[in-house]
Amino acid sequence: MILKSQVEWALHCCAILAGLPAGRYLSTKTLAEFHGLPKEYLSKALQSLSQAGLVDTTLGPNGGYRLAKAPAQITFLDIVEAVEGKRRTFVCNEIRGNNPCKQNGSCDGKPCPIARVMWDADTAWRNSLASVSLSALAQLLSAELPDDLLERSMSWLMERAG
Amino acid sequence: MILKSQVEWALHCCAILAGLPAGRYLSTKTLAEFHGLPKEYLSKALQSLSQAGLVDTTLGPNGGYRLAKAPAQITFLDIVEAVEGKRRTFVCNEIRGNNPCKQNGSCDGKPCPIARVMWDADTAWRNSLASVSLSALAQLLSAELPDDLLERSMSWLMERAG
DNA sequence: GAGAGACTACTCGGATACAGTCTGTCCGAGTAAATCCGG
DNA sequence: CCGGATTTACTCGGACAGACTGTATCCGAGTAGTCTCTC
Repeated sequence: MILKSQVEWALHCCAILAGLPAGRYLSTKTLAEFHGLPKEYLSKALQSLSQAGLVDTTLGPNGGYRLAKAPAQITFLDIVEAVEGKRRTFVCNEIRGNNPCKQNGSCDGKPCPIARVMWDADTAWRNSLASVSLSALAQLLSAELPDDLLERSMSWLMERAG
Repeated sequence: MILKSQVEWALHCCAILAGLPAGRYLSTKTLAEFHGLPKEYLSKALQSLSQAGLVDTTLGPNGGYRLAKAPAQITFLDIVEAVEGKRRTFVCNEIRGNNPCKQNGSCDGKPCPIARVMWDADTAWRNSLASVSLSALAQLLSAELPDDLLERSMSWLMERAG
């Protein structure tokens, strides 16, 4: 039960896009080069973000991606669910229904108590992810990274931004 | 990112074992039959529980499994980690290190802020799982299931318990 | 009747097979900006 | 100098292949009770 690496990539790309001036775009090629990732496969993760409505895209030269909402309006949960799907991490197959002593349809209707406990934990995980927005992440990053690295990265990206 | 079905099976089996009188054992065959599961594959899940020290096992006829500790001492997290492993659900590949503007080893030592957020969520999930013990689950079950089903199931199991 | 040996039922671990997902690559279709070319 | 056609650079989507994991089955080795057989 390990999240795909696309989740990590999508989060890093969103962190970059959150610092982009309004109206500018970054291409898959630039994002892939910046992070040292395979361009074609990274494009799948960005497509997922686009399909979830988290990023806008433009075609043609100088095309690419930008955030579709304000960084404060996008949470980690949005990004994780865009890539990983919204399904709960625990699926209940109702194996209690195979109990040979069970008569027709007793305790139907109510979900299995074991599943409820697992789903509560899943909700706790999602709540934790939903509590951190991209703007909160930007604050963490700027507080920790040396200023010159931030500046140099930003100008490196702006040279390539559309 | 979905938990394996072995997790569900292990939880249901532990719930049954928690209601077993002291000193009795249940075999893989009985547990598989009770839940309608493939015996050989269920045995893998039970082996994981045994390896984690959650259940005791006896060989020979009338052999099988029983809990190694009191039900109050075993949590959902113990069972999930026994089957699924203790590794965090998010692995950080330090792709920030590929930043072409990065000079040697700046911001090394500290974990990536994105990974920290993901790990916090992972911790929230685990804390939620750790907050429910097998004895708490037993209370949920006995409060919800009709009494006659519980009794019939128990006597069905006791006929086959070693 | 008692003890030793064979038998049985079970766990444990490894080997194997199959399907599905994850990772990664490749290519064609479509789009929008930039460029070129003729008037 | 201007407007239309071409080129270019990018996204999008599908197809494909390889590696890894999850699911499932089968079989042999080892163990602990039970049964049998002999004295």
